[in-house]
Amino acid sequence: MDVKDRKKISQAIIKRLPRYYRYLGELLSQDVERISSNDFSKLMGVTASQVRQDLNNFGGFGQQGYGYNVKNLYEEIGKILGLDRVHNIVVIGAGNFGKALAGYKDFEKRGFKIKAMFDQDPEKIGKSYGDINVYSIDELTEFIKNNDIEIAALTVPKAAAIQLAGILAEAGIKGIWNFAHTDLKVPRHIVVENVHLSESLMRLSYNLVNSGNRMKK
Amino acid sequence: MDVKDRKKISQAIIKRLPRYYRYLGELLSQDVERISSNDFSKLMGVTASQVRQDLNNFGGFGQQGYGYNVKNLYEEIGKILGLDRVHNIVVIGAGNFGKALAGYKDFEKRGFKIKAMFDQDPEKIGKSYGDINVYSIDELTEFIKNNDIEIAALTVPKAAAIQLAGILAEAGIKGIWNFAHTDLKVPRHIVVENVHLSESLMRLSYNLVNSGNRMKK
DNA sequence: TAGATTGTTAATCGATTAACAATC
DNA sequence: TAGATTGTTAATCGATTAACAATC
Repeated sequence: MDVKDRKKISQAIIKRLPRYYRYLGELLSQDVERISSNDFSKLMGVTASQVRQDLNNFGGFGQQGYGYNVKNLYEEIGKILGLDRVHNIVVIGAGNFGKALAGYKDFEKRGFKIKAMFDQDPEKIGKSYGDINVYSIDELTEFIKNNDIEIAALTVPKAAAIQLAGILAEAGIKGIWNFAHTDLKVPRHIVVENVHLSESLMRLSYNLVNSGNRMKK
Repeated sequence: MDVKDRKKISQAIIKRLPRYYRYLGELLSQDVERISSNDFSKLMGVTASQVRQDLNNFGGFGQQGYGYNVKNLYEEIGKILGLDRVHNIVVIGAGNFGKALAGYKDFEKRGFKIKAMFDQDPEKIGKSYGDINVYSIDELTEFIKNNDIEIAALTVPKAAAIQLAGILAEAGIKGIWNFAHTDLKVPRHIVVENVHLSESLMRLSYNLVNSGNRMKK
């Protein structure tokens, strides 16, 4: 099926894809060759209907009477998620979170390669964390343009994040992984993925305090 | 309205509450006294209907002809989210992410107090990061029981996380903030909030690769 | 009082689940 | 072939939006 023919995929489905991918990876490492939507759904705690509906948005990966080939499905979902190619990343902000991202080796396995860190603090510029160098923010635009950088991880305070979003847009960034506690206003063609840890913690707190009401999902 | 009378609140609504709270905090710091659902919805990029419906699940905070009092609404949502009291946290895993959480000062402002870190590495035990001490995992259960710990932030590898989830459940933890790339199986009364960064990055990647299909939400 | 804006019901939309004919 | 299981349509469920009477 050609990309252009694809029907609109809802974000609800996209949210589920990485989890399918994770479970398929586990099955693969256990040398499971094939799996039915029914068995897979039980493993993951969802309905078989949802599995079939979700997968069928992207193509007929299964076979009647057989199920899905684990290796094939894993690779196909990997492609759908863009994991079949390398994505270059810069981390902006060499604070604790920036350093944690830079030090985390698993991203690279999936094709996400952190090429550099940036900070404005002269104390930090020139240092390196886990073989990733810290450069001055002044060099950011040029670095993005010259190094095929697609994604910027923003681990800076709110005010700086808002300002940097503009600079990144100008520099031609394609996606922003935003760890700052604010919504970024960027042109529509730039993808923003928010990781708002304090909001995550508040949801946990809500569910703790109201754990009489058992949650649905 | 008594807690027991509350109707079931969907997780969709709960996901939005911290964002309302954040915007209200900003309005408050700008000394805005009142706001209508219409103005608020424009500010946040949602519908006025949704704002009124969401808020009304928790009580009639508004007033016809006037709107909502910002300070009052901020406080009410804070209470709903359980931010009116202190939640004690332990961070398990003194790696980069654990250290980043320990070093992040904003959580405490919201009542989330990190009391200790735990690790199994003798190199790390005894150290401290941002005035938070690292203890041996062996002391975890006792610490939780003696220090009114509600939440455990799990920043350890997958296999360790699965094992620790069992220990935490036994120790009487109420909530787990799970940073490990796995789903945890715990008794139903324990709340789990997942932060799966690699899945977040994959969603970003999907939306990059498929940015022809513009996303809905 | 008149205008503004809520709280709430009704209508719409979208996502999930169920069912089953197609087919391997 | 017979059994298993998909792909897909139809039914259901839940969430969002629209509308408006109530009321400050």
